[in-house]
Amino acid sequence: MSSTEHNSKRYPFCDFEPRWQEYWLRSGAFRAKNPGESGFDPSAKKRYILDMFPYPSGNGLHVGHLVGYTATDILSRYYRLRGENVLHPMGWDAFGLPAEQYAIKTGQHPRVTTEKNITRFREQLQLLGFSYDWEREVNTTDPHYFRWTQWIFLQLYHAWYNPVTCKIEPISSYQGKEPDHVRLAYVANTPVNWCPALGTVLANEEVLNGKSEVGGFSVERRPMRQWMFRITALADRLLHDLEGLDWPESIKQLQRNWIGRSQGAEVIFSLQNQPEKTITVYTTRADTLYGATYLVLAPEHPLLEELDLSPDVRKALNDYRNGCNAKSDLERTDLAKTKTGISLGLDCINPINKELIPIWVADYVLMNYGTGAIMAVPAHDERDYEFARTFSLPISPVIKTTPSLSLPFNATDGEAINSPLINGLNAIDAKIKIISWLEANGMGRTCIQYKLRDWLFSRQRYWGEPFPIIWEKGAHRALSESELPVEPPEMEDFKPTGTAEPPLAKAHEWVRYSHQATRELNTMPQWAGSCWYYLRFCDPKNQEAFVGKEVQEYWREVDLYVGGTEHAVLHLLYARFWHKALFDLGHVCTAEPFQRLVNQGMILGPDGQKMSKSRGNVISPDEVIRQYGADALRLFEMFMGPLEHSKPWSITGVEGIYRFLGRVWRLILSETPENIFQVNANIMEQPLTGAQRRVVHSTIKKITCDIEALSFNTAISQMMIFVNEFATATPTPLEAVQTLLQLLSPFAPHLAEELWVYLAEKFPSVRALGSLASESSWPTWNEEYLLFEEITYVVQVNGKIRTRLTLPSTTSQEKVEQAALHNPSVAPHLEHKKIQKVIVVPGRLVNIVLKS
RNA sequence: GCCGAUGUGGCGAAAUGGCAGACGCAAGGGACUUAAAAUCCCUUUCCGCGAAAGUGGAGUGUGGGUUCGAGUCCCACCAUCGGCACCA
Repeated sequence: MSSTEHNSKRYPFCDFEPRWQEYWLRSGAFRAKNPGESGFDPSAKKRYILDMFPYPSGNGLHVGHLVGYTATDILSRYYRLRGENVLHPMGWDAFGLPAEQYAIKTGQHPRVTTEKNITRFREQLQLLGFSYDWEREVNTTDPHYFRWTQWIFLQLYHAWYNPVTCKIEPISSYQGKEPDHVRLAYVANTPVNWCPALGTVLANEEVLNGKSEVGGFSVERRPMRQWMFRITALADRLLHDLEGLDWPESIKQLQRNWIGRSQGAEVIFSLQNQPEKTITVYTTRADTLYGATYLVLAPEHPLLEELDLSPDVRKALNDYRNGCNAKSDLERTDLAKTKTGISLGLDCINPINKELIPIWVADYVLMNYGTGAIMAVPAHDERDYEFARTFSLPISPVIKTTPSLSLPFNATDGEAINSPLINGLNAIDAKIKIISWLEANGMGRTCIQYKLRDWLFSRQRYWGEPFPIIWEKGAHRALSESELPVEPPEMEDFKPTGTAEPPLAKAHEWVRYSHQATRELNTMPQWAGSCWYYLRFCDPKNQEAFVGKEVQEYWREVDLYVGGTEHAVLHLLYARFWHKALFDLGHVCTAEPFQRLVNQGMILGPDGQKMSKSRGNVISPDEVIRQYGADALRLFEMFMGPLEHSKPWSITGVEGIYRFLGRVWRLILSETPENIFQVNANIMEQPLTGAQRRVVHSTIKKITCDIEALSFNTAISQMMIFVNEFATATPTPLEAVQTLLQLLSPFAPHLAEELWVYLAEKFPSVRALGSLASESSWPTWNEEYLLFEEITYVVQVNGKIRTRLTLPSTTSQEKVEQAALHNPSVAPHLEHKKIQKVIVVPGRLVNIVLKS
C-alpha cells in the first residue's frame, strides 16, 4: 500500500480494520459451540458474558453505549485466548413505544423502522470489531422469538404460588375452587397508572413523581381491568437471594428498598357501639400502642362505604374523597407539607387499654400499603405529629425522653413509659410482648409488609406481544401452545383510540377468535421480551423449546452481565421474577439469572453534561472511527478511567491513544522508500536481557490481573510503559513484540491481528504460536523473573524522607538498618537525639523514629 | 428527610497502611525540516531560598482520631451526583 493513500493516517487502519471485520464474520471466528455440536470441547470452561441488549432507536449508537460493549468484548477475547468456551451474543429489544409513536407520526409501519434501525445498529457494532456470535442474534419482535415469550406467559398463567411449599407450581396442584384467584398471571380491576398522553397504563416502576418515565407526561390513577403478575408472592425470595449475587452493593440496596420489606404487626380496633365492625391497622411500632391517640383511614378505604355516618359527615366525607381523587399523585405528594383530613365523628377502642380514640380520614394514609389504615402515635411519628398539631389532637408520649430528644422522636432504643404492660422495656422487647398479648387475645398478629406491588403487565399498544388469551362469556381462557405465535394483526391505523380501549380493538377481524370468543386486546410491556432473552441466546434456533434442556444446563446463568444503572429495579427485578418462576417449574437449573453484574458509567459530553440530542453534545462513533479507527476508539473508551465511573468525552484523549497505537505500529513495522510496510529490521530472535525480561513478565502479570479486575485503564497504561521501554531498544527482541501483540489483541484486535500476520510471515516461531493473534494463546508470567537484584530503600526520619539507599536484594534487615543509620544524609538528623526504634519494611523502606 | 456513590495537579486519572500524582491529555521549551505536518527529547502540584546543580516547607473536600507511618482505616461535618420519598 502506498503511504500517500493514507498520508494523513499514522497507520492504515481504514485498510485493515474492515478487512479483519469481514474475515471474523465470514470465518465464524467467534461462534460459541453448544453441547452436541461438532467441535464442542466438553473440557473447556464455559463463560457467559452478556451485554444488556439495546433498544434500536432511530438515533443510532453514541460513544456512551460502547463502554460496556467494549469491556465485555475485551473479556470475551481474553477468555477465548485462555481456551474457554465463551458465549457472547447480541440482539435487539425491539418492541416499544418510540417505534410506535414514530410510526404514528410518519405513517411508516413500526416493523419497517425497527428493521431499518436494527440494520444500522448492527453495522455500527460490527464497525467496532466486537466479537459477538452473530449467529445467535435475537430480535424480540420476531415471531420465532415472541412465540416463546407468549409460551412463557402461558407457563406463568398456568401456575400459582403455593404458600405451603413456598414455590411456584403448576395450577393443577391447586386444590381450591377458584384457580383464577391464585394464578401467577391474573386479571384485576384495580386503580392503575393511566397516562392519557401515551394512551396506556404504566407499571409503578415506570412512573416517577407522578410523571411517565417515558416522555414525562402526567399520570393519573383510575380503575381499569388489567393483567397483573403476582410478583409479590416472591418478594421474600427476590430479597433474600440478593445475598448470593455478586452485584454492586448500591444496586442490591436499590432492589431492597424497592421491595421494601418491613416487619410489624396488624392490630384490630373495634368500633364503639358497632363491635361487629373492626379496623385492622398495620404498624411497625406495636410498642407505641399505648400512645395511639387517633386512627386514620385512607380515603379509598372500603369500610367507609359501610359505616353509619351522620348526613353532615357523609357529605363532608364524599367531598373530601372527591377532592383526593381529583388530585394526581404528584399533587398529593407536592401538598405533603400541609396535612388534610376529616373526622368521622366515630370512636374506636384501643385494644390494649380500652380507651376510646377518634377515627379520621386523611390522604396521608395510602390505600395500597399495609391495610390502608393506621393507628396514629403523634408523639413518636413525624407525620402523625404534624396532623395532630393541625387538628389539635392529643399527643401522648410513651417513650422515655432524654434532653437531646424533642417530640416527635421515634427512638428505637428508648424505654417504654405510660404503658402498663411494657413499662421499662426497650422497643424490641416491648414489641414482642405487645404482639404476643395481641395474639393471645385475638386482637392482632405479627405481620410482614412489602412496598412492592404486583406487576401491571398489560399495555394499550399496538407494537408489543399480543396475549395468548381469549375471552368468552366474560371469562379468560388460554390458547393452546400449538396456536402460538399469536401475531399482531396487520393494521393501517394503530393510533391510540383516545379511550382506555387498546388500538387492537380496531382490528375487527383479528379480534374475533371464534363465534363466541374474542381475543385479548392488550399487549405485553416492553419488559416481556427482555425478561428471558439471555436464555434464548443459549439456543436461539430451537423450534421445540424456548431453550433446550441440555444446552441450558451447560450455559446455566450469565457469568457477567454489563449494563447501565437505569435498569436497577425494572428489568433486573422482572427478569429475576420470571427466572425464578421458570426455575420452580423446572425449566431452568439456577435460581438466579445473572450471577455477576457490573454497571458501566456514563460518558458525558465534552461539556461535562449528559449527552443528549437537545444539548447537541452527542458524539457518534462513526465519525471517530473514520478519523482514528475502531481500535483507537475502543482503547480510548477503556483508557478514560474506571469502568464504573462517569466521565466526559475528550477528543484530544482519542488523539493520544491513536498516537500510542501508531507507536506500536512503528515499533514493529517500518516503511520502505517504495512505501511498503515491512517488519522492522531491528526485530530479532534474541534473548531478552534481565531487565527486559522483567518488563515483559511484569506487564503480562499486570495486564492479566487488571483484565480480571476489569481495570482496563491501568492495563492500557502498562502497555504504554511497555512500549516506551522498548521503543529505544536496539535490537528489539522478537519475544517482546510478539507478547505485546498477544496482550494488545483483546483491546485493539484489528491492529494486533494485522501486525501478527507480518511477524508470522517473517518468523516461523511466531507462526508456530498461531497463524492469527486471536488463535494464539494468552501469555503467562514467571514470578522469578520479576525479582530485582537491587532494591532502593527509602530512608525516613520521623516519617520524613531523608535519602534513598540502593542495596542488593539479599541484604539482611539488620544490614539495611545499619546502612540507613550510618548514611551521611541521615546522620545529621540523628545528632543529639535518642533513637526510639527503627522500622524496616522488607524491600521497601526504613523509618527511624526518634524520642520526642 | 432517608439510602447509596464520589471528592487527589489546568484536565482524565494512578497508588497490597509504606517514595502522592504512574499513564495519558493540555501547556511551555528544544531537536529534525526551507517551512509545516508527523516524529523524538526536556519541563510542568503549590510556596520559599538559590545564578545553577540543588535545597527547605506545605499538600489528596473540612475538622478530629488510630498508627512509627493515612489518599487509603475510624468518627463528625461539607459539597456534588444518583435513587427513594407521607410506605405507618
